Amino acid sequence: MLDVNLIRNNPERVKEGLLKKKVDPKLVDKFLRLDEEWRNKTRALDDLSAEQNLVSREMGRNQSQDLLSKAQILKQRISDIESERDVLTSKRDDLLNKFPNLPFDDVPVGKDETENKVLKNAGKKRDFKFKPKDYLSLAEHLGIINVKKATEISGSRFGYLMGDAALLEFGLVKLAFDTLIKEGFVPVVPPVMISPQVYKEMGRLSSDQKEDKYFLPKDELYLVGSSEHTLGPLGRGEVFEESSLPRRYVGFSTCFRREAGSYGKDTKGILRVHQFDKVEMYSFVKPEDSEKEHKFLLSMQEKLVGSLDLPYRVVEICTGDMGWTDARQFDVETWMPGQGENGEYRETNSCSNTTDFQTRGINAKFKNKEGKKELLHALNATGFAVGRMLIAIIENYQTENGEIEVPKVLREYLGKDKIKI
RNA sequence: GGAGGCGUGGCUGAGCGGUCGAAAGCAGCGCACUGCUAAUGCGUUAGGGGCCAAAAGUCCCUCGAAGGUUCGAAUCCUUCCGCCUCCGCCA
Repeated sequence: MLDVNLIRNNPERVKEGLLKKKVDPKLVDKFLRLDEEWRNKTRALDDLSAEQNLVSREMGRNQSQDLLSKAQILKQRISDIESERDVLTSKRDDLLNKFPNLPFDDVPVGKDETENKVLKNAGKKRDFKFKPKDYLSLAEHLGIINVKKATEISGSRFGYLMGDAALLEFGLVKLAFDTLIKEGFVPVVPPVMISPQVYKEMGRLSSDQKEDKYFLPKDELYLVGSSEHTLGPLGRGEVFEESSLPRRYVGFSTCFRREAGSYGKDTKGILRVHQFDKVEMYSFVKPEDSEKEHKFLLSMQEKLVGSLDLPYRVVEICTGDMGWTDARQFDVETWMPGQGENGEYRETNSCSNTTDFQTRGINAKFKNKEGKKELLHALNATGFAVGRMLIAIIENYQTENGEIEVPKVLREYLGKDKIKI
């Protein structure tokens, strides 16, 4: 949630930010008008309540017919104005919900992913002596991914991971946990269902995000799209001691996405599916430390992808392509030699500084040196998105005869060095 | 799923229709005092919002949540949520 005072005191800056994020800047004036109305109504209501409190207190001492009728009139007026104010409140909340987080000033401005900025290329692309195949044909041949059966059982955009692919998943998860626990992250297996209330507080239920979520009406619960969504609320309503910061969590969960609006995009295989497993990092830090923490989380991602010896690049996402809750976003894109004509970099990791956008919603604070409570900054970052890492591994480590070498760091987890028939 | 009990400030816990945003204790902070590392006394310590340029101040709201009764609700009623105990079911 965006700071109401920022909109009130600095509307031009907010407009500019909205524009960069491709959100209609007219929202600002609309909000300010509504806010003005809301404040007027609130003032009127407060004054009447004050009067009512006075009269009621007086009635405790001396009950006169005069006072009673005065009180009854007040009661009616209050209930009228209150319902008017309630309407304004919910309109105002709805509108506020349409504000994304604002990008930092130095984030590259752009309209879509074509204007993202490559910051770094790392790792060496393998020199194939043959035409690398795509992961799906390799995996189907080896019998470790079955999409056809999954489609029959659950519909499109599902997949079975079988045999060594299933083992590879656990290897990746264990590798990420081992690596991050060493860095002081607290391991977590969080809930994958979340109440609408908290989901909204996390800034994940704005109208354009809602469509991508699975909802269970009978129980009024959403399925999470990432463990970020239930990791963050660990700080809900909490006041952390400054000395306990940063707080870093590493979570593992299944993630659910409806992929509404991505019709026809990446329809084959397991690159874009309704259900996948992911290791996720989440940090709470002091506001002045969030940029530093962002770099740190990015370095953890590079460490993880790098340890698999996969070529990747780091991209700074431009304003028009950034996530809703983000003030800055980096992606790690991993090289997939079997994609497209001559291979492609595809997003495998995403790393976001959400500043106080989420912590304001969940009310996550810390006590600063003066003993004052202050909103934390929160950040989230992919550890491993299992499905996509699987793709990268299969394509980068394929052999000419259609087998797959197991990356060195995963061999001890798998207990083998090659996947074959 | 059935029966019963309970949800109050950082914690423990009183209050069960009217100066209650809330006793008391603990913890924290401040001041005072005492020579033996702490006791004692006094004071102080919730969050959100409106007015105000801001501070001060002032007013409003908040006693699990949402409604209702009432001039007035932490206190009464309804529903929901959570916790505990017993039974049932289940990995």
